Amino acid sequence: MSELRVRFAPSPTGYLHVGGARTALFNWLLARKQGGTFILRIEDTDVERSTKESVDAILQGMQWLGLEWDEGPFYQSDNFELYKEYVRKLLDEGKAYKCFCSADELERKRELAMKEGRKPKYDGTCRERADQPDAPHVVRFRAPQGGEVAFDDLIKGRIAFPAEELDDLVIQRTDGTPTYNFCVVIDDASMRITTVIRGDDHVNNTPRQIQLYQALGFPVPQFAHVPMILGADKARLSKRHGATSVIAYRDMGFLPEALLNYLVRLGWSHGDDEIFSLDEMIQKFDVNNVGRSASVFNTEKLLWLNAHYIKNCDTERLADLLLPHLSKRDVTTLGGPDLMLVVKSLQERAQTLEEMAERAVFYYNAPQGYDEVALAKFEKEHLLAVFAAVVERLSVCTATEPAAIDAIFKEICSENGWKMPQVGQPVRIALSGGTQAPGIGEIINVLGCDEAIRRLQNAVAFLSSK
RNA sequence: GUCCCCUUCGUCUAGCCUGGCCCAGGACACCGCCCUUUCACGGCGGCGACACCGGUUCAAAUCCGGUAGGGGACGCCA
Repeated sequence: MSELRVRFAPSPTGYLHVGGARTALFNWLLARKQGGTFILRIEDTDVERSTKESVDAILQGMQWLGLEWDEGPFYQSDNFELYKEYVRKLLDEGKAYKCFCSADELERKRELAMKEGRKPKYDGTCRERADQPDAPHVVRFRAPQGGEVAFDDLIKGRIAFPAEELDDLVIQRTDGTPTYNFCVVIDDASMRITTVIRGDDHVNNTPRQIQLYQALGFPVPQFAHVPMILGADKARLSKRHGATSVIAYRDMGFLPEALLNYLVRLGWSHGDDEIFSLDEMIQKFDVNNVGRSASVFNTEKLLWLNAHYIKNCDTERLADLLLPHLSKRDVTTLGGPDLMLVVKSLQERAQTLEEMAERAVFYYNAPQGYDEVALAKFEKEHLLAVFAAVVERLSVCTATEPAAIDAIFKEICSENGWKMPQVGQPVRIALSGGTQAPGIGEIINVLGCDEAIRRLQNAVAFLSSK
């Protein structure tokens, strides 16, 4: 058992998006690899924006992906007393002070500074203030001045900030609630987090947090800042780029292992390897191989991976996963063809479960109409002759596998002097309604000869009525 | 504006630390051919990148300096 303790700390203000999922995955991978502990902590200090629904959505996303946490979920809202204690401590030690500046006033100063091209940091008005009126106030951290604050990021290398850049941040709001940067430090310290892996939008917060660790007398953990995920236009991934929620990918028919595999390769690599089982990921993952630059989310590659995992998925599990996508289309498998056979015939042809469900509909619902354009390529007499010949042979057919049925079609062809495409395509249309379907032998094998005959007769009736 | 970070094919990336094996390798996508009863799968091949400029060196994608572009942070949000 190693001492490694990592955490994933989302704020419950929305769903678990792919960026968060990747951060969680990297944390989880490292914990599993080193036999460490993976902790889930919900950062809900912003009571206004945090919702129970978001918490549930995040947990659901984590569970779907199989990213099990060892401790938690912990909620920062349960720790308010603890944070207050530390605020008092810093106040007593003179490491923090009360600030009576109003929010409006600060806002004005910020804008002015921006306009004049200065860094809009707090000007320290209340820093050395002698009087302590009994008035509304926030508490600010007295940031040490001079020198620089640096750290060795596991991904980005050494990063240093001049202390002058760091102003006195608010650690407690007027309403008495603590702020993010303060809570993270206390929680990470009290949970004995050894390695903080998080999005790289936190790089700028890190030096402030380090000062806080030092002021509080806590050991500073290691940091690993993961680059962001961008949309196709290289802008930060957001809703307008399409789906960003992990659960949306589930609903679109992606397998969790495919998303995981895609996510792990986004920003990380292991030589030329592309396909990783969970075990291989755990074994091969290393933060040192995480890239330093942002990466673009590419659905095409995700689809390719998904197709790969569908092809190699256990048929029974796939059938289970497919069920909800079928019922979404009002398809009942009861009394219809064996779902296992259906899935097998489609496994190599679908990139998502949605697509597979779409392609499976015809097995359960006989075609209501036919692809007339495709049908028009054949003479009516030819079609009737073909259907008649096939019906005749199928009615005495005892074949129980696709290859045997295909053999029968070869015989029909040679007996009548037809080429395979002249027979296969019409039959395919009669059975499925369209031209894009599994092989004839496969379809009939799944459907059963009786149902196939029924559909061929329907097609004959349809042609005759024209 | 200030600070921090980033920059190899359209995209994900290998190589960079420890210069030469790299006129830069793999994957997705795209194009072509083969297989084929449609659609797919699969096989083979093609297209395609070291941001730019300068320096160091016998030799630079790799080291150094600068420029440009992109992103992030600058909140009583997280």
